[in-house]
Amino acid sequence: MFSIGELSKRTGVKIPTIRYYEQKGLIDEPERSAGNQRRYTKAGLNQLSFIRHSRDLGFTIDDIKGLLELSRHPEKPCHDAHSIAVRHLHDVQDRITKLRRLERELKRISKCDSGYVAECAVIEALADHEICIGEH
Amino acid sequence: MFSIGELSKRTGVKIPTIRYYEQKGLIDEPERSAGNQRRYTKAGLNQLSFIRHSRDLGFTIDDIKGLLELSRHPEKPCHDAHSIAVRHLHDVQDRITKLRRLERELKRISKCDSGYVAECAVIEALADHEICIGEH
DNA sequence: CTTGAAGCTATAGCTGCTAGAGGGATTATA
DNA sequence: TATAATCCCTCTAGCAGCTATAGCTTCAAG
Repeated sequence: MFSIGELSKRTGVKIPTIRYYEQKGLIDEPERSAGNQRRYTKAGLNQLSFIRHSRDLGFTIDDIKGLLELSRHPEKPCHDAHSIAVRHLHDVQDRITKLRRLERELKRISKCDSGYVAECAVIEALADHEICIGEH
Repeated sequence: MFSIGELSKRTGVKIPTIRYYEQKGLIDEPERSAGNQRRYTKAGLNQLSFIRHSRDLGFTIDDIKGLLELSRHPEKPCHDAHSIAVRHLHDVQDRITKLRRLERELKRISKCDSGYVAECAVIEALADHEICIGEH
């Protein structure tokens, strides 16, 4: 049995965040001590690790709810888990593409060798979308 | 003189968002019609275009406040604008790196050829951080 | 048995918007 | 000029995913 502080240390999830997950129905409500403090088991630890890991990978709370639900039913077909992961992969790839375009634009913009705002390429580029390389 | 709807159409910024920017002190309060409706000038349009473009490039509201402030003082040296842009560039590059790692991980994870949750690589990988390729 | 750390609930705040209610203003047409 | 359609107004609340604070209670070590 761990306290919430113990759980926090072991998973790297902050205490208020754990309580937030509980409130959102992401983790099961743990048992309580005589004095109403949360007491977690190994199962709770595993669940939270799963969540932590999934959040690190950028899955939303709702995605994770779905994944957790699935993991509770090992006998079910797994194409749902699959499609959540694939959808998320596409999402990530999309974000990468967009950020790359941005990177190019920012690199161009920040190559300003004027000393004053009046001729600064940064300000100019922001004021005038027309002079951008591609769209974003 | 444009109405807020006109301004919205011309800049692609939604009406409530324009009002939100005003409230946040990002744009100047425009004049009002006799019936208390906002009336914008060309200057307001330019300002909002600047903001729109900057937001598209991922600058925060605070960044933009700084940039706008600078653009109002063309006689000042521009290294501040510069450092805002460069900082943001680093930020973007950082995010790209992280997302690339994620992409690799998700690609690996979503190559699941089992049919059931019990042996599904997605679920398994999420439950057990140890089997990840790198850190994230 | 005391004391200090850790936990409790409830509420509010953060960013960057978006949506809705319940009204008033403007404008185009009849 | 009347009226209907469309626009705009303010105010409030909500979204994700937390984080912080206040004011209190409980736990564990000495």
